[in-house]
Amino acid sequence: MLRRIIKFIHHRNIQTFISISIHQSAKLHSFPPNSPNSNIAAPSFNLNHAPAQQIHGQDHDMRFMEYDALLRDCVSRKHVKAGQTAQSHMIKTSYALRVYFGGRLIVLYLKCGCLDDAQKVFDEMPQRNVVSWTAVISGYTKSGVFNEALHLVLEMLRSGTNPNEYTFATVVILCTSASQFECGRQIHSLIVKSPFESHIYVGSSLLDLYAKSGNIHEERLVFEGLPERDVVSCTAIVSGYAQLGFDQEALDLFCELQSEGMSFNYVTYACVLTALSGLAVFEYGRQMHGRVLRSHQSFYIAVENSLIDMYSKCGHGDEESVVELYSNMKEENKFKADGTTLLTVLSGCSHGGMEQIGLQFFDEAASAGGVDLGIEHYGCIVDLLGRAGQLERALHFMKEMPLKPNAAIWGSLLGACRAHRDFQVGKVAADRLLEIEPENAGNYVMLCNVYALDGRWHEVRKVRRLMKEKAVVKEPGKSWITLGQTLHTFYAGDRSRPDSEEVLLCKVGEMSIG
DNA sequence: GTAGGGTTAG
Repeated sequence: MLRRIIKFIHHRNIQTFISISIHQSAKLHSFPPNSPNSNIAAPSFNLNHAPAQQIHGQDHDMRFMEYDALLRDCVSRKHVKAGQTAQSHMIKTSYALRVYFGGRLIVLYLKCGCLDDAQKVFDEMPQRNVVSWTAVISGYTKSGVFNEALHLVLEMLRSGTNPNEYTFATVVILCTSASQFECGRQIHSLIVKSPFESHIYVGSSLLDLYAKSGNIHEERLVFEGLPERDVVSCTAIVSGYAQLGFDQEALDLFCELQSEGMSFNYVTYACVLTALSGLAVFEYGRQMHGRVLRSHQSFYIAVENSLIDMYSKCGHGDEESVVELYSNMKEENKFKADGTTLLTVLSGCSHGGMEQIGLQFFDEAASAGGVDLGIEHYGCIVDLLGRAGQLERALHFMKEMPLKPNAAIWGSLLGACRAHRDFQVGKVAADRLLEIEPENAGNYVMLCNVYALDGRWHEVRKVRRLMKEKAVVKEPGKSWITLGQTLHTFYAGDRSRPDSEEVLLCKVGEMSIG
């Protein structure tokens, strides 16, 4: 029977085999349908019953190898039904299920998105080891089920299981993904006490943790402490600098590492191009483009996207290069697979003053189909129209768009209204923003800014009262000084209005709430 | 059997 399964798998007749097996299994057992990717549930791992027939010696080893090969295939092909059938087969033939296969099954179910099935196997495993713990935590992390994953980490530590280098790398990634940076720092202190501090995978995950939490100093310390460097860790630190806006530092470090003989790949180039985009120096950008071409890494979508981004932001937007790169990607059918490209080109056109071409690209994409237009794409168009000062048109676009504008989009419109001093549209945007996010203190500040556009200081006071009534608490960092500074800047450019008492009122402290 | 870095947007 088992050899038949393997034979079928290798002949790519999984579907046939599965339908026969499921049909046969269904006659024997009644499996309730609760698995997302299949119409049968994962069989139970309950081994309480005595095996009908014990398998010993060579036969047992053979079966181990066959099951192992089978499950390996199932995992690589993400074939959940074949895995479930193999599991049933093990149970029916009383094969002693072991931690090893439990781990394999968990990986299979998690890869196929069957979280419940994976959890069931994990819960019913007679024994767990560091691999099964790590597999489940990793799967939950990849599926975005962060709270459960974090609980499992605690449970694992309480159970006395010692994490290995795989576990630490996984848990650090979990903390980063879940934005649990303090938790990540605590895990780092555990890592320092473990034998895995100098492990390159653990190190790279720590670099990313500190990059995403905005702590470039700590990230550099980890990087300097690494006993060896490779392309991933070097990319992580360059990326960290670029993500946090230290564009010159990112470029300098990239050059330094390259002069030391480090060779890079497409991920590094995507990052360093982002840094160049921030620097907005056309000549640097062109040089790097040449380097990317010589590295033969230029055909990766992420690199092409970064190139588009760079050309749209270097100088005043190199329309010719942007159009050429984007058109090439369209011809190669690359952009259909990746909505990021459209987003990149739209945002590039918005920042680079290429409104017409941006709108044209959007219309083309909307009529041709192929790219799923998400809220971000619509947001880019609102941003683009806003920057161009076409605020009424932006508002009209938002009313017509098929998706409901979110707070970010209203905020973007409001920002544009401030820049272009449009009180009418700005008031609409600020009101909508307060409806959507009444708890966000920043929105009240924005509303005040809108009233300030029209010199309506009385209204500014009313908003302050409203905040008191609703007991909205401003976030640290988003203090009233923002408003005070905004108003000062506003008046600095408009000598016809003297600084008023209200501007002074906006100083820090005087407007703070209860 | 379990592990690392990436492109856009507000």
